[in-house]
Amino acid sequence: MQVLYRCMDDFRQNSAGYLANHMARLFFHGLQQRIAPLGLAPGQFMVLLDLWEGDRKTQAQLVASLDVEQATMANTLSRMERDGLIERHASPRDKRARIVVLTQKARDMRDDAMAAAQAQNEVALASLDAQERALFADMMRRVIAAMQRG
Amino acid sequence: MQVLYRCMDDFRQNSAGYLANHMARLFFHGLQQRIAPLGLAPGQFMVLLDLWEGDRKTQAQLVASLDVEQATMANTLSRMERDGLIERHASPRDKRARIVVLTQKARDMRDDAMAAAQAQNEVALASLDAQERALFADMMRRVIAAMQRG
DNA sequence: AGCACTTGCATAGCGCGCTATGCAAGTTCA
DNA sequence: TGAACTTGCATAGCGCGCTATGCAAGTGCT
Repeated sequence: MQVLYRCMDDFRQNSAGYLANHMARLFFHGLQQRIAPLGLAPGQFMVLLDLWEGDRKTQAQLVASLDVEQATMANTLSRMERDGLIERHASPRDKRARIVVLTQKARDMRDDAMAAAQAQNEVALASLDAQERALFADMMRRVIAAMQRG
Repeated sequence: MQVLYRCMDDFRQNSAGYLANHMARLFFHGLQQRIAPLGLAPGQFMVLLDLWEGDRKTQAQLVASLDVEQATMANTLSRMERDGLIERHASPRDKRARIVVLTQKARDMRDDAMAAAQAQNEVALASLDAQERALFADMMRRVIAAMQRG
């Protein structure tokens, strides 16, 4: 089904891709402002979300669960190591692999960083009630799943 | 209202910011694949959407309507000039300003690029019916508006 | 054992966001 | 008119996505 637009501005106001990009930029920026005082960047926060669940993971395991490319993860981990958030230890089993371990500094950040992220979500979703929020998240998950297939 | 999560994975599956970022990345990547054959990048496409409506605009006018920073626009326009999509002419009225004009090459791309964007949207929204799509776009607009205020 | 294949990671190079900075040109106002 | 301010744009430098490439280490097969 082909939707016809009266003009380009119609497209911008209705294109899911355009809106998604704009929305993600605002989320990114808002989170960045909130966690910058912790010495944290948004991409690092995403990795920490995974590592707070349990560290001592290889880069490959992190790539699998975050759905980013291996090269992206390698660079993000390098910045996190530089910033004292993680250490990369040699694996005893596999000399190619490097085990990612959280520093105490990174562990201590958890509550503050989570609170910052929650605050940003709260601002973004201010005009949606609980039912709408659930529906919104569900729709995003469905859109993500559709693009991962197609 | 503070939502409590059982674990980090709950957060990832429910955080609007996390989902928005993931969704936008998939949109970006999908569009990139589709318009790459035209010699076009996603950021350039966004600018073209505006210029197809009417060119002979200054950089400042483009910045205002696309909601990106001036420096971002300057760099994107430089790449577009390099790629033969636009020319930057001196303004007769204001010697600081540069008027952005589309090349014929950029004008000719319009239909193909729009079709590519539509196709990407269609894949993404495949599992949503017309009513859900309208609701989804409406929710994104509300979330964007909320973050622009807060 | 030795060859091919796969896997884990690093690096180069680019797009496209951002902040910070600087300069030239325009504007305002005493 | 001249000084102070504002505006339009460029540039440097960084985060974080991507593709492409390469290498060392592991695996499998004959």
